[in-house]
Amino acid sequence: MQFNIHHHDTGSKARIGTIKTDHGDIKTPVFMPVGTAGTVKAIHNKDLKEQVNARIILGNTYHLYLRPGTEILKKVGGLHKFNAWDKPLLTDSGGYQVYSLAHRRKMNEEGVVFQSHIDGSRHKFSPEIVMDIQRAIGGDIIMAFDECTPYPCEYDYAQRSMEMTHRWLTRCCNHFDNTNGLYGYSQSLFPIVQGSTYKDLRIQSAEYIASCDREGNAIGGLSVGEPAEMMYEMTELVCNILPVDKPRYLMGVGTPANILESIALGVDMFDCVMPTRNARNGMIFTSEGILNMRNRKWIDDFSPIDPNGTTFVDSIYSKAYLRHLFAAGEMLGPIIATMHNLGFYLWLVDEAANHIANNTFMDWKNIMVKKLGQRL
RNA sequence: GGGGAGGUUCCAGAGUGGUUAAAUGGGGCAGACUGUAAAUCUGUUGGCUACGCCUUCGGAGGUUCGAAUCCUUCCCUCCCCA
Repeated sequence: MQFNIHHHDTGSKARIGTIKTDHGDIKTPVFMPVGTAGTVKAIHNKDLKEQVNARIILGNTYHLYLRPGTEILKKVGGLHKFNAWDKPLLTDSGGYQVYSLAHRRKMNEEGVVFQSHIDGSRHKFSPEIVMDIQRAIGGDIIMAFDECTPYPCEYDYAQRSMEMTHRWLTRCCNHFDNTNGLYGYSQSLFPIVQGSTYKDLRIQSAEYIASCDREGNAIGGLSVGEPAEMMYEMTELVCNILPVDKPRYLMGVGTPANILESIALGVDMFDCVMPTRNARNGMIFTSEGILNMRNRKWIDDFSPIDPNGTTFVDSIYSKAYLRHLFAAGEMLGPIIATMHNLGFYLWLVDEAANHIANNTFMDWKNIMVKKLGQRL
């Protein structure tokens, strides 16, 4: 993997670049659609590529390990083969599930013992095991096994958790460096900064992660319920420490406004379930604001879903029709909304790239941030 | 013609003297959703000059301190047998 920064915005920390992987190039800043169980829900790969302009999608270690399981993934030759996605793939380590499924886990220095949310069976995740699973899945970028702390989080816990995440990272790196990819292309391991909402911990963690000198770095443990200002403060602090010449990945973020603000702080990569999950729940993001397509007010609005939208669904279907689909519980509703939202998210980061290249990013961003959160 | 069941708030459907503006589900309306246990979850759903009042359980009348619940009568549905 290689990262080339093409341009640095003169008015902010925003930059544009290209991550080169064995499955193709990733223009940054980039939004990565989340495909937890080996599928970005409600959309085909063809549409992800041709309509949405997605260049990399996620998969999830915990979910893919439980189903279909590593044996099947090895047998088929990795997730790229299994789900027919031939572009770059990133897998999350299951660290988020340590947080989101906290009530069915037992954690210690060695790792985590989980109870499957599917059948209650017990499974163990350790840094070494998680590296092996991610080798089997075959993501181009794989994530260190960490603990994503909740918010709010006591200082002592945040500190102990961060220190353990650091020790786990050392084990991840050792195991990763002592093993090889299974399918003939290279994989990159990204470490994850933790430290909750405490400045000194974030600084300490960012310095440690930077010292590991991997090919890219991630910021985790944010967007878990803390105020947005706090998230920006932590992101800024950490971005100022993480190396400039390596991609920075802010995990789990976020709203369109969150993404633009974070690009301004020097973040290059984002992923979030928001555009896909909210799409399935009837929410549409546009450059003018947010629409709840279930609302009665759209019942006879026959104008296009989004006149500024870049995917074909934006122009051929009306708001009234999309509202009807959601009202009727028709599956085409979530399908249309998913394509629209992902198309919008990718448009947003690509438009950001254009403005960074033209040194007009900050003015544009400030105007956009005001509009993006509005309810239409 | 004979026998039986029933009419409840938008719908389905509980409730059979007071704690019932009326369970529950659906529908409607609105909200939430940030490295996905999510095509999920939550709230709300008679009216009003509202922390109190008015109108509602097929219609009318009656019993009672009090009726969706009991009585009389009328109207209307559905099922079975001829």
